[in-house]
Amino acid sequence: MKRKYFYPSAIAVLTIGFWLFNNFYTPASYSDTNQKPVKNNVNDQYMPSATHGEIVAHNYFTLSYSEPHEQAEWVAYWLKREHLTYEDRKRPYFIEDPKVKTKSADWKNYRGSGYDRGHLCPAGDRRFSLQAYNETFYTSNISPQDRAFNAGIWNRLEQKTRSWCKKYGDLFIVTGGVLENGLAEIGEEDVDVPKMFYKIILRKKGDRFTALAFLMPNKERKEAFQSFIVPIDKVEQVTGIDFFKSMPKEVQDQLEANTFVDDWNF
DNA sequence: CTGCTATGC
DNA sequence: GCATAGCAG
Repeated sequence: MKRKYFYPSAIAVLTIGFWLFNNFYTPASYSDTNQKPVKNNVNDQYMPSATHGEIVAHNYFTLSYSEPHEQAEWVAYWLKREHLTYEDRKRPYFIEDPKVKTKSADWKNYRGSGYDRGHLCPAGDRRFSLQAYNETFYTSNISPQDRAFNAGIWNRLEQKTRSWCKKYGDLFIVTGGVLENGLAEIGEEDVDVPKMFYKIILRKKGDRFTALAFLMPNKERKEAFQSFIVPIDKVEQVTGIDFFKSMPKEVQDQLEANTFVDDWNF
């Protein structure tokens, strides 16, 4: 090889080798391809509407992805008693959701933004299996959250939710940021930064349903959780999402117009 | 628990 | 780029 070609060739080999190396070690998906895909782990009866989203069902949660906002408008899943395990798992890397056709945002949009990659379906709720845990690290399950909010009241609410699950049993949870026009954006892909986040928790109580809906600003607050409780109607009003649309109308109306603070131990 | 960043390969 | 360790709220 002539000397003048040595360095360009070496650089090319190293570049291609590096690319192969990275692609070999970075999984494209956290799904178990040997397992039959779960059509939908979430009962359709409880599924919200998609206002401008593409609904994607993973094995352990379902979401509606809003491409213009580069994040999910809602993430829905069951939290069951048997999910409440505390295996020590290693956090994997955030990767694009292979099931979102338009590609979910790259995690690098968040780097140096000042905002956390805040889980919508919490990793702490999906520790019962490796796949369940890893699935929560798809960037379709991530939203820009204020650091103190994510580690603060949002985290405390997630922990409280786990304690409710332990006490009351299975919970159906829908959560997300309030996506609207004119939000601040981060990264090359313009990931929107929600000003508000909501979380709706539903369970059966005897032969009826009871639910809690929280609407809170994307910043740390020291008030009690009760300060942020709203009727589900309020969350529908600000998000445009129709929750529990497949339930009988009377049930839905009654469920969404009220709060049920007394059904839940704070 | 919720995460980020620095450092080495 | 990944892996690990350390740190912070």
